[in-house]
Amino acid sequence: MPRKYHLSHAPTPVLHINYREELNEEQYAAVTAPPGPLLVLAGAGSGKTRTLTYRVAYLVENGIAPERILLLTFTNKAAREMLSRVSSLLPHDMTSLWGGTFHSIGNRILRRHAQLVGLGQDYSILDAPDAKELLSACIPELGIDPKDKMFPKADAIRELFSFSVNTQAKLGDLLAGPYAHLSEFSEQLIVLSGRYAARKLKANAVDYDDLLHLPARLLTEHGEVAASYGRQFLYVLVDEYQDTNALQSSLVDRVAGAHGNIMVVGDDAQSIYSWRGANFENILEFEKRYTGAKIYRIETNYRSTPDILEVANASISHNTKQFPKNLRSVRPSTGKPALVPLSDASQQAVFIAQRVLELHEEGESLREIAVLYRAHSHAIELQLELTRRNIPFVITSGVQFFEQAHIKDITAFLRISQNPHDEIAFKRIVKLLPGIGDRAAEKLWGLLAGKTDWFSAKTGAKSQKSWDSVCEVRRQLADPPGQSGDKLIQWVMEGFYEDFAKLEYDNFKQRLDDVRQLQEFARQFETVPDFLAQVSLMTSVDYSRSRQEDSGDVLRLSTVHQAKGLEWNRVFVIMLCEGLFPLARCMAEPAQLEEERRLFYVAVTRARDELYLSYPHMRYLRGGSGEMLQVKSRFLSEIPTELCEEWEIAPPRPQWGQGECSDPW
DNA sequence: ATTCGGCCGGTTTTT
DNA sequence: CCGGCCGAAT
Repeated sequence: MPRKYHLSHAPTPVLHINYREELNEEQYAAVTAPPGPLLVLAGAGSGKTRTLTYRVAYLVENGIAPERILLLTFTNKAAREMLSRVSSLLPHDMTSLWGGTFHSIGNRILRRHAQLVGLGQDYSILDAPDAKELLSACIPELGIDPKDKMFPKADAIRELFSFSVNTQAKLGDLLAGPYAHLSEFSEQLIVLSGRYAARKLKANAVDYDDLLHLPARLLTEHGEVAASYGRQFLYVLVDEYQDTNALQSSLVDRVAGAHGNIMVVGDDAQSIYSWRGANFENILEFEKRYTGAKIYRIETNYRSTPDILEVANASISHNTKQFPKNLRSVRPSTGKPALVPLSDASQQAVFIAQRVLELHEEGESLREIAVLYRAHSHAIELQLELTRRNIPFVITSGVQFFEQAHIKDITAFLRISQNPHDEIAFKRIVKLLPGIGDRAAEKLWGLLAGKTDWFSAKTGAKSQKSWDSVCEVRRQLADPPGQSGDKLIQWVMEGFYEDFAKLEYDNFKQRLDDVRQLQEFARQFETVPDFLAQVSLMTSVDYSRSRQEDSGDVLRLSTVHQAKGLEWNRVFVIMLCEGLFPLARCMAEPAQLEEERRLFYVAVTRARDELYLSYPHMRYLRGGSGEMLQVKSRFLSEIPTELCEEWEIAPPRPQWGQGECSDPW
């Protein structure tokens, strides 16, 4: 008698995680919710990321294959963090899970179906300066003199086009409404947008907005594509839902709409990207778009002391347009946040530097301290002071690593090797040569567009020698396909760029170092297009993290925008003056002011243990031409005085400053 | 006609 | 500290 043995279709799940124990009631309910549309309203510091990661783990443990889960985030950092946290929770291999930013997932989808929208598979991705360059090149086509002072600047036009795509509003409507100041150019701008789109297509290139827009079009116009992704993704999860714009939310709807197994997580109080088209009413309307949506609220804050949360709550209560909310702390009170008035920005810098050193001596590590501000330019004095005192710090820089001239020069060579129609990359390369400017570049492109053999074109005597080297490099790059990015960069360096950089830059050694880092980075990628896509879609924050640069014990300086989703034991928020935070340009409408206040709320809720709110009474104007009295930010005035402790800063004793910084005030 | 160097002015936030 | 504009040089 043969032994009976039953095969089961789905193995009984072996649960590795004790969800009850590791989550609180609110989180547990959301994580283990039955399929269907779920809206998770998660306050700051309430374990939003934890909830999402455990939800993914829960799905996987219940037999959902990772490749059938789509997890959308706003930053690469968030994506990476969640994926690594899921991986550490479970023994499963998570590499097949579709997790990433909207833009990187959009790119992944678009690569597979590029030909359906008239693109080649090896299309280039234009970053913001590239897009601006291409747009500028379209303006003369309209018969407009580019020197015409009246016509809007390329940057302004880019912003308009981008806003139009992201909010899915017609250009004409925007020009009649929020962009009425450009209305006299309406007709020309509408023609221009068509030209710009055509030129991108011809260059086989897409800009950031296309990475969302074109996949959305694919999913709308090609039923079979929509159906295949609808089938593939059984579950869709979206982080930071309050920051999605109309285009992003419609993209999500098209993937998840059929089955409605979607979990979105967000906090309307932390919506800070409306200038990029984000519409936090997406959260409010979620219930309408997905009938039967279940709402879960996660409101217990594990991060901050109650004193810090009281300040946050008091501030955000001045906004009218919001879900009423009140963050509850579970931690004991440890004293009130500090309110620190200072005479000017330099004294503020001295104060921060000194206080940081004191905290460090008390045993706090520098990486647990952050200084946050509204705009990068607000931190100049502080950078000087920290440098002077040898306090190590990193800035989540305004200048992106990948946007530095030498990095873009190198990647331009790689781009043209992958995509011979990449007009922007070509022009960038030839304009490096002596005696070649816009005009000559245009002519050369006319001769060489799409070609890999450049020898047939001749340039002037001045550039003859370097042009020959460039042609030779170009030939070499085209030669054996499938070379690694690392190798290609080496050829560019040896054949041309190293010699060029020596003549061009006085700090060329440092730049060559950067290129070496870039090569190192390129080794992680299997294909050159993968590498190039990552270079375009990665911020310098992501990049430094990928190199474990921030493993050192360093102080972090950051804009509030870039600090979103992060937390530190001690947080300084500086330059809290009217006109700086809230920023003057952003106070025109009440809605904008409310967004500034949400930004302040984000800043305050980054702090776990200690919060310092500082402002200078006076600010020196650029060029040393005078000083300006500053008014304390309304965001400070709105906080009841008893919630903060005001510090009185005495000026330093005469002639001490430069010494060993242990001088008590 | 073009290129390029020097100077001035201005600077939100980011994929 | 970078980009745009203008004027000088080619």
